[in-house]
Amino acid sequence: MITKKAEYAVIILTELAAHPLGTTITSKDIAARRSIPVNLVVQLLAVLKEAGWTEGTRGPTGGIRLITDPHKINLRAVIEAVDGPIGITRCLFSSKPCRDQQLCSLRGIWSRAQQEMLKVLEEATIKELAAAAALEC
Amino acid sequence: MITKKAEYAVIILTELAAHPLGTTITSKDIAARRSIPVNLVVQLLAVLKEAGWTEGTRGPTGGIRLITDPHKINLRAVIEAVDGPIGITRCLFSSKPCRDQQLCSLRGIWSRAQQEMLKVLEEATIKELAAAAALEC
DNA sequence: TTCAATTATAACTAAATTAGTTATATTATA
DNA sequence: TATAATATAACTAATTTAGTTATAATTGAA
Repeated sequence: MITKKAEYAVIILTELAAHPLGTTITSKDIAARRSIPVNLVVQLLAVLKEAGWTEGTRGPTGGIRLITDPHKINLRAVIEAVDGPIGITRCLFSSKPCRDQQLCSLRGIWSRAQQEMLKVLEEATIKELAAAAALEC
Repeated sequence: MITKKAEYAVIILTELAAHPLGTTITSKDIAARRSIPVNLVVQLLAVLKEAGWTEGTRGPTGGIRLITDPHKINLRAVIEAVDGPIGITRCLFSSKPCRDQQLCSLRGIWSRAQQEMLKVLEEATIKELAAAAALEC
């Protein structure tokens, strides 16, 4: 399953994308605006920074800012950055197909189902989400 | 995630479908042929019976048989029978959308991704799997 | 009629995962 | 130098997963 942390990461990026390019917001603000536990925001920002999407400056007046075009950040990438590789089935995590030919035709179905899901997640970007949020407010 | 138990259930049904209509196999045989712990086979057969797909007769010469056209059993149904409702995200389990409009556009994406996945799983039947297995042997 | 093979049912358990917390260090501004 | 902020790491309770254990019920055959 896609974890709540991954969902939070998407929401954090969307919040960042909703602010003018180059400006910063504090973790605390993100947490408050999106009702996410502050510590989780901080924890997830470490991952987003590692992925090269955000940057933080410390000290008072410090904060976080987006340093990647939100149009270029898709949901699959965010989920994988937080949760690791996606697999709707345990079987899809192992690189080799199972010993049994029977299981392999099953693997093919899992694989197709997952790919259809991933296609949607890859086509969805942070930019779109931020734009949709803007319209609704 | 789709659990290993759900995957086992699919495999058990496929094994049953691979035998002539009306004939029975024992749980032990299914377990041995498919390398599934016997106790798990027994446990899962209770679910498959509950769903109305299989029937068991006790005593020596007893066993399990399929009582539903395998063409009419699709993978989504099997997974849901074993694992309960499918949700790629915790958010999709709750019936109402989240308080925040922002989260709702996100929910829409999760929902679409899941639906694409489910489409594949609904179109795949036990019959097809059994047929594919027969070809490969 | 009793034994053994089978299904049926329920409760238990170790390991892993998830969501979140706690603690501490580092940096930079006023 | 105090304070507000990010950064990093370790810990924890609750849940889920995969599998085990135990026991009961049924039925065919010796």
